[in-house]
Amino acid sequence: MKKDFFDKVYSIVKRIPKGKVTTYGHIAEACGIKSSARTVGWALNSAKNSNLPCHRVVNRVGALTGKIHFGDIHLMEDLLKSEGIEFNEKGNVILEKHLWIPKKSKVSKI
DNA sequence: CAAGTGACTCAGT
DNA sequence: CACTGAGCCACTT
Repeated sequence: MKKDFFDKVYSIVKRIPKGKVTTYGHIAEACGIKSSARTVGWALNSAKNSNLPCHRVVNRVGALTGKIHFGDIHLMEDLLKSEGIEFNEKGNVILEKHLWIPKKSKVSKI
């Protein structure tokens, strides 16, 4: 499967604890492609059909850029608020409080 | 094989 | 402070 990279993204996104968020850049870094956060976003684009909490993935400033493709624009923000995520006056997630950095745990080669 | 696209990020103007 | 251009990687056409 060439989707080995996908697997890593999925594993990481799935492990985001409730009430926490992470950024594309951190996921990318944990996947070993820190230079390409876009690829992470693209991966999620294909993963949006999965049960991944993609609403917990935001860009580096905490903006919910993914909501555009997430479907319901307000749903994403609502889900985060339901989990205890706080937003600043700009409508961005307060990464200072809720940023969760994924561990570079190696994906078990099944 | 080459060019185009993308839910990002950084640096320059 | 806002906008643009370039760089990055993987996938599609």
